[in-house]
Amino acid sequence: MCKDCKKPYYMTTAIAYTSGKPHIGNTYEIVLADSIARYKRAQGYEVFFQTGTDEHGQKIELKAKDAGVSPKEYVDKIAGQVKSVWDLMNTSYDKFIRTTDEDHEKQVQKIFKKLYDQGDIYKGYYEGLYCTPCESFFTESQLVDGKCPDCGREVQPAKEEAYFFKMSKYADRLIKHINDHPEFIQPVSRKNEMMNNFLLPGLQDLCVSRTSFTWGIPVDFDPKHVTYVWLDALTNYITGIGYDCGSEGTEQFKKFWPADLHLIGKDIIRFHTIYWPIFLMALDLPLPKQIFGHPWLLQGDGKMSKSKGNVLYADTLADFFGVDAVRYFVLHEMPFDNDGVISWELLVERLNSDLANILGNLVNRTISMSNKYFGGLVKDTKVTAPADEDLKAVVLAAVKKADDKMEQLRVADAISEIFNIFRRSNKYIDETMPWSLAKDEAQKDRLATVLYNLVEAITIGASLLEPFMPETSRKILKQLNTEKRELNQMDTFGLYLSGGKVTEKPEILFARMDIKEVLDKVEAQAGPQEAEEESGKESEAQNENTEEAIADIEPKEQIAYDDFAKLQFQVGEIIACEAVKKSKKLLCSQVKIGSQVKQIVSGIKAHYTPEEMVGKKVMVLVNLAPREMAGKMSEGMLLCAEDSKGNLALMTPEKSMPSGAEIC
RNA sequence: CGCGGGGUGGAGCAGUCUGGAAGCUCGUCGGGCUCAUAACCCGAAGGUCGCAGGUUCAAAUCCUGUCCCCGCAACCA
Repeated sequence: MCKDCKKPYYMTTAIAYTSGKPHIGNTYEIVLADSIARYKRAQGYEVFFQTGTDEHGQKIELKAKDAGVSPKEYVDKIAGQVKSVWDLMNTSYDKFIRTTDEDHEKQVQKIFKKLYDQGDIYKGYYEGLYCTPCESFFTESQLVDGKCPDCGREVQPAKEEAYFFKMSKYADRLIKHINDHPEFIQPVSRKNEMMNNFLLPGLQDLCVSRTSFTWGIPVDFDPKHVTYVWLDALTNYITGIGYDCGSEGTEQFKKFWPADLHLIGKDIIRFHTIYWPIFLMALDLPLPKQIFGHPWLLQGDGKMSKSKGNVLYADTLADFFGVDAVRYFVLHEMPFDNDGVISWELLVERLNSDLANILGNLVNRTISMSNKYFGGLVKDTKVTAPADEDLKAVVLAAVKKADDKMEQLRVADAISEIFNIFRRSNKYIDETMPWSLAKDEAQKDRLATVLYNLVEAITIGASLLEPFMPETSRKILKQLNTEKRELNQMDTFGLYLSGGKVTEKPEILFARMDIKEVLDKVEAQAGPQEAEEESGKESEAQNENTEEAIADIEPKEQIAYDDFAKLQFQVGEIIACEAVKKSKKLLCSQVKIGSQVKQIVSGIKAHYTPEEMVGKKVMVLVNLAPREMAGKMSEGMLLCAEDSKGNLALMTPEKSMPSGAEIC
């Protein structure tokens, strides 16, 4: 591609919600995006890569309140954390947009007004059942026994004024677009999901304003409303590059819109493939070319849970393994359309096997031999042998294959192709046995060619690696004393400058690590780190091997005796028990309390079987308001002790007591 | 029958759309080599592709049924 006619390539990640520090799963997305951006640049595109933070909403308003700071102070802090993690991971974004940026807010207001003026947004009522003390709306299905699911009080049918976007108006056009552009939604398996679940059954109008909280972009012509979520968040993709509602926008906007790629998590595909295109249609703008919903990075040993102290953060991992090793891991371990797994064990395995053994050791042994046999000079003496042909063929094929994989956004596969170069090079060393050639003076020129071929193969491999592991790529090329090979020169093997001199002292690129040592270190760090991060939440001692286990919980407010006296506890005998169908957690027990029998539903299926429940005498809170759960009425509550891991134990009288005995 | 994803040698995955000799990485075992980070190279063992039916000359792949796991939703009173 010529330098004067660089094609623009605009790509974005989802903007991160500023409710907390981003973990490794969030970080995966930005690294994935970065590798694509860097690759596109290497291909000669003029790339504009945008990321940022989504900073409005009720949740943030509440979090800030809890933390005792203003919402703005709160998001400033989190946005700073997000940015620092992105920077730590060496990501090459061109713009970091925040939805609290003044120009973004201004444009959102203009967009809102325009859509209102042209009739796409109308004022209506958000109808539902309202709980006044909780200031919340609920739908019929959210109610519990007809009452507020949060506080249990009565709810009233009520209306909240709200603005809605007429989605249905554009639905047919969108359906046609999706059908005409099979590449629009990636992976394609998601396309049917969107069609069948949302588009074909008919789109509901989308609520785009709220009056129940204030931390948002005010609707300027009706200031008691703030813009609600998607009209605010999604529009960052155009406001960030200079969209100006009502004019044609900046040069930058004209150059880069429509976006070539929106890279997002699979959980928000719906918003990006339905609402976003429809907003754009309403604004009379072209649609983005492709939306790629990537899978998730899951933790192997169960859910990521802060209270377990096992949430993985990019900076922690980078401390252990280095930035490029973490980049390599998340990129390589993530399949194209299935969730990937991350664990300390897998991380160490990849580091040792791929990075230290195959790549690092290859570079190291090649440079060592060059120094040992030729004082570091690398010369192409052109004494070839049949073994050379396959090496060259594999290297040149890998270039093409990797390119093909990147075209399909199959980043993990592209990396595997590149590593084939290094694997093949190691094999080549065994085939040619340089140490053996070195013993024979007559083979000296042959030996030189072998080493030249190795250096050349590594040069190509390292150059290809740049989008994925930029720092490693740079280090290797520096040790080989050469420049990064450009993609468009990679159809030729043998461009390394003959007579070049490699470094005298090869630096270890990746040190092997011992899994046991790593795990010990992780455990040692888990304690203090957890306390630091979990302000307010449970921070119990939860080492499995701790002999004297204790559990500290958040203290509640002191209560008066009268408060306590309102509660009525009795001994109940479980006379029958069955699992509740359609529920994973619930058991439904018939509990005899004195002369009456109450039906009580409890979330203890994971800890007790129905059979072992029967016959137990348990502590029952009997005067709790009845409530329906999973279709069954529950008329009380069985009391349990719960430890930090969520294990439950029913409370039973320590001496025999009759059913119905009062507990006081 | 809430929605979705998944069950392939010890571990992690590819292959499933478009049926046609079950593949990759790690681990294990055996061998080779010694330039190198106890690294590298070669070879072997190990799978009735969750289960049961069906279609077919042929099924991991298509169809039907069924069991289990994981997210989300609901819900742990």
